[in-house]
Amino acid sequence: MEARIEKIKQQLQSQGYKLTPQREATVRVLLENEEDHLSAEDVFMLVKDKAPEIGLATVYRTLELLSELHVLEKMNFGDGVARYDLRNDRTRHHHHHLICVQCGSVSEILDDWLGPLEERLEQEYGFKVLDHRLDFQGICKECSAKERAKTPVQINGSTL
Amino acid sequence: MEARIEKIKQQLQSQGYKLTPQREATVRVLLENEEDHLSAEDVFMLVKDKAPEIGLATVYRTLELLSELHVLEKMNFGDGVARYDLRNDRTRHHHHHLICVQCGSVSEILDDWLGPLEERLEQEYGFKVLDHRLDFQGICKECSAKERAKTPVQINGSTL
DNA sequence: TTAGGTGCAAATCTTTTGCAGAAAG
DNA sequence: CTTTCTGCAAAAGATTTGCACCTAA
Repeated sequence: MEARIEKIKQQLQSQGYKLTPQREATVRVLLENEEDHLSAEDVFMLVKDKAPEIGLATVYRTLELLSELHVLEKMNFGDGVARYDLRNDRTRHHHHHLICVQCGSVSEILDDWLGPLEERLEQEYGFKVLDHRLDFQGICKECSAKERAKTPVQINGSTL
Repeated sequence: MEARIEKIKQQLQSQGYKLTPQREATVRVLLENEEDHLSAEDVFMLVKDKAPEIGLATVYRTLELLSELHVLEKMNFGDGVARYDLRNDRTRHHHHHLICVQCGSVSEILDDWLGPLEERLEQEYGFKVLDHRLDFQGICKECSAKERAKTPVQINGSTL
């Protein structure tokens, strides 16, 4: 934990930025909630416990800055708010999301299944991949259990 | 074209909705611009040519309705506006995006490469996949050509 | 006649920005 | 001192909603 904060501090300083108390509090909240996909508002409310004087604008500015430094990944699940994910060296950009359309839960898979596809992309389309995003929408294990004998989902007139 | 409109009309009517002139104009714009990923504002401006009296709110309401009926897919590339894609039976949910971080262009690949992965997801995670979204960010062929000998992108201190 | 639709304007919600003061090198 | 950073309040931009009127089975 402290080591990761130290590393982020160095990333900031190497670009001429400071790890202010507000930024540190924000980073700590993100570290403590690494599995979640917090929105700016979520982060704001959690940071307020540590640093009650902080302003929402500062949180936004911090999240923006950390995204630019690729410490965070800013993402969008289509619910109208941006969400933020810490990147660590191991997962880097290689995580995929399972989004349950029933209960709204978002979980992560850490495997990277797309290596061969990225090569094919580069060869067939001349597209150099820097990053990717793979989200699956569907029904999670828990909801599947409750979800016996209901009307099946219809898309374009055919049953899935 | 007319056949597809007819089909959408039936989808609407089967749920008690009408294909009003405004909705039809909106659908036509979407059909005529199927390769693009139009925002609500884009659609609005294009629809105004056909039906100048239409209001932006109606366009939003139509896009929302068609999304619920799975005629459209609503998506978000992180630029702060929702974009809409017509679904047709063939591509259904199986298209992926190549988003160029240099010039912002978005192109589509229609292959579906994820079939085996979806099976694995269901078996290993108990997650029933209804839909997916796969976006690659990177540098497109055109920009690659111009992009010789610049500073490489740095992520987490390592060069990609 | 009655439910669904529409246009307009106002409201809402997320995110960004201007600014004057505070903090840190 | 000078640059970076902050909180606040205002602004901006996208989307939604309330409402009175309209329109078609």
